[in-house]
Amino acid sequence: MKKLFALVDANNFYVSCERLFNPAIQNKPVVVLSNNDGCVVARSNEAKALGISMASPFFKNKLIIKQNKGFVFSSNYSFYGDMSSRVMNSLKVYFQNIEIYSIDEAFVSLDKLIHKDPLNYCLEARFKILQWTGIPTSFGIAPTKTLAKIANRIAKKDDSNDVFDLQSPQEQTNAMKDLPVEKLWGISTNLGNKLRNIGIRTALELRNTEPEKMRKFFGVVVERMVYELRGIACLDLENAEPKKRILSSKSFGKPLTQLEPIEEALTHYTIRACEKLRAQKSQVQGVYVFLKTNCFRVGQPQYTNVLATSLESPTAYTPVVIKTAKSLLRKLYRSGYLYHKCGIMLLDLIPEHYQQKRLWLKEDPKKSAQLMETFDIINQTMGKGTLFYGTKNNQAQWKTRCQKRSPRYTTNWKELVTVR
DNA sequence: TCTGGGGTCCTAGGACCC
DNA sequence: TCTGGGGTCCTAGGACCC
Repeated sequence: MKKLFALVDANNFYVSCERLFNPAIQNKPVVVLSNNDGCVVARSNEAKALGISMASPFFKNKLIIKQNKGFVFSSNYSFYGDMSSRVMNSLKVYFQNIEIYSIDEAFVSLDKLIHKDPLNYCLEARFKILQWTGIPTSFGIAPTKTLAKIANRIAKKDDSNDVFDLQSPQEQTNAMKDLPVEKLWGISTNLGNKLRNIGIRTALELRNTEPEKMRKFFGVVVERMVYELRGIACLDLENAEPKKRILSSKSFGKPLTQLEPIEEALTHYTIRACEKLRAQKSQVQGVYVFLKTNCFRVGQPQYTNVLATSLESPTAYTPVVIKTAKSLLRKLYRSGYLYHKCGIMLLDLIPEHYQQKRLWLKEDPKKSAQLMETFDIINQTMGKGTLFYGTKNNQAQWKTRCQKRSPRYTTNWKELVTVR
């Protein structure tokens, strides 16, 4: 059956969020930084024009931003997350079938509009989303997800009104003719170089190769891509399945040498991971912990290690997971290093109702589930960290830096916009 | 001084079975 | 003394995405 997709993307999403409540930064270079104010993860068009590249370290761009009177913000994830759900909910008003692909992107199905006027429908949706949320979006329309990604790039160009329909084969050829192969969704610079080595430099050249040949050289991913570029849909919308792994990790605000503050950081990451676990109504069966020094500090002694273990029985009870994580960390830890980051991954997740019958359980599963539920509700309604687990409070030692965070305008009563 | 965090999918190779 | 071949399942690690 013939298919039609649109990729909807919020333009410079984090920057657009920051601009919502801050008129002073319209039409100015603006960047938003990752955790610890490390990398640039969002740029306004003005910042892009200065040559600031995505994911480049902030310290390399600091000067040019200053010289051009630009603005810098730390990530404000609770604010962006809230704005994201507003945009997605608006999108759902116009499209029944939607796959939320990331915080600022969604694929939607336009199958019902194949013989109608998808362009105008998307233009209307785009206008309403802007009106309802204040966030500008772009729509790329095409018969496959891979082509929809390309269409979205074109939509962002000045003369496209932020919506572009790439259904015509002639337009598709034109779009791919000058598109470097590594700009395709799923082709990194790494794979791009390999393709270049065998003479494939553009999306069009990839489209015109034999899929079987690509399978032999690079596997099914690239083979599938050739079909997708030819307009044959191999990828469909995906349902929001529960996550298969949950990761919580962060680099420390400053390097740590002692075990104690690292343990404390890991405990906090574990608490966070278990909250996510219960939010998706799962239990965990395996725990994976890693600890590493800063690999960018060449010359410093480096140490990176991981350890994993399976749990006696599936659980969503935070104290059990903390205990397991800590014991793994103690085995990983060696003194004499400057540690930079640690993290925990919850593996082998299963649904919470899937309760294996065991003879000797240390915790009463019903009781611990009730306790966790109470815990989560209190922290959701009274604010994060209202209740926490007994650890010494050395937060200053490992806490993430975020010195330039804007107010949490939409999720914190104390930080609402004030009008004078 | 200062280089993110959270995911998914694919594959190679080992373990195991008959 | 002689020591197969073919299959599946699982896992770790790599590649890629935003």
